[in-house]
Amino acid sequence: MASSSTRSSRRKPVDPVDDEPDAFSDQRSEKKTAYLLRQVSERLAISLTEALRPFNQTASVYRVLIALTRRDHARMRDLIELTLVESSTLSRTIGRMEAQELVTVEQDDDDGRAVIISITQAGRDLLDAMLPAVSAQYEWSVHDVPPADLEILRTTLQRMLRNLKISPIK
Amino acid sequence: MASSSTRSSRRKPVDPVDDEPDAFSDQRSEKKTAYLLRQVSERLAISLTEALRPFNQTASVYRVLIALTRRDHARMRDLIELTLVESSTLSRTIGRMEAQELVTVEQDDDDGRAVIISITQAGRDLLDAMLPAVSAQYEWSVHDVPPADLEILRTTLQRMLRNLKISPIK
DNA sequence: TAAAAGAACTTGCATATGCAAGTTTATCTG
DNA sequence: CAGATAAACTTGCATATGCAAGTTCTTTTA
Repeated sequence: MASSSTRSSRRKPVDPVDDEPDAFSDQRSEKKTAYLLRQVSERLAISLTEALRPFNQTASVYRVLIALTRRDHARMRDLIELTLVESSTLSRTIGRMEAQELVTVEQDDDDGRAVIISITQAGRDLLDAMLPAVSAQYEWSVHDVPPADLEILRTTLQRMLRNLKISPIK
Repeated sequence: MASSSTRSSRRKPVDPVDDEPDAFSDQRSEKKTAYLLRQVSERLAISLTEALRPFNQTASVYRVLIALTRRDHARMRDLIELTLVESSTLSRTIGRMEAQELVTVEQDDDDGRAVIISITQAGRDLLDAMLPAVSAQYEWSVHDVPPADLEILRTTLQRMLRNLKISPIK
């Protein structure tokens, strides 16, 4: 513990790459966009988890609820695509949700293997209670973004999503 | 070999909201952007995991390596901010990485509590090996996005990130 | 139409992850 | 300068998560 001229200041900031607008240009900028995308969505994911804590629910539950309000009921297979939650995880998530009566689960008459999941009123109520807390952070993050830019953000993300869906890679 | 490749798609599509360009307008469009953002980054995260599988590494390891090449060595505190990996997780991740000699860990002379993590040549080599596989998916996702839009995407994400960092919400 | 291939889950098992609480060292306050 | 606070991790513990390997039912195909 040799204290040789220990003169550190208070929590010197990390000097994150994001605060160096000109440090990266051209070639590296793609990487930076990917990095930014991850940072932004990760931060949003973290606050999603925090917003959900008072409700004692995971993000997976939230995603299922959201997906179900958009189509009332769905097969697990559909929910996998809509929520991007892995099948085994989803299976167990649905199990928990059923136990909490947030959803009901029934056999699909058209396909003996499949299962149909429907949202209950309790599920809807829970989601309604969650929504304000959940959207707050996102709304703040874009509060000063020009509408035109936001529109481009939206269409670009849409295009990216479409590309990812038809990706030849893996 | 029951490789249950869940994400194959030769089945009736789920009619995802994303394919209904006009179904959501105005008021709901913010929600949709948040949803898109999550979908895109989630898909990227999934393929990151897949790209990392051959290397037997987690996304956390990748993030740490990336962060370290941008500044050679850093305290854990810095890595938390840079990677957004939770401190206890990071602590253990670093432990594993040290065991694999991807990083070295030493006490900070200026602060007895702190720890300084440095990337090793092995760490650098590993990252170099990973990078092509990792960036492929992102690059594909934006391959047909106009440069101007990409630039707006970048600046918008940057602004969002900045906002999130100074968020008054929690 | 019987056998093979595949789809839609479910379960076993190992593990990364996260929160809470603990430890040690710095910094702040009176 | 001493006591109180806070910072920077680390560890205990519980759990959601993910891959692999089932199970059951459906669709191909030979």
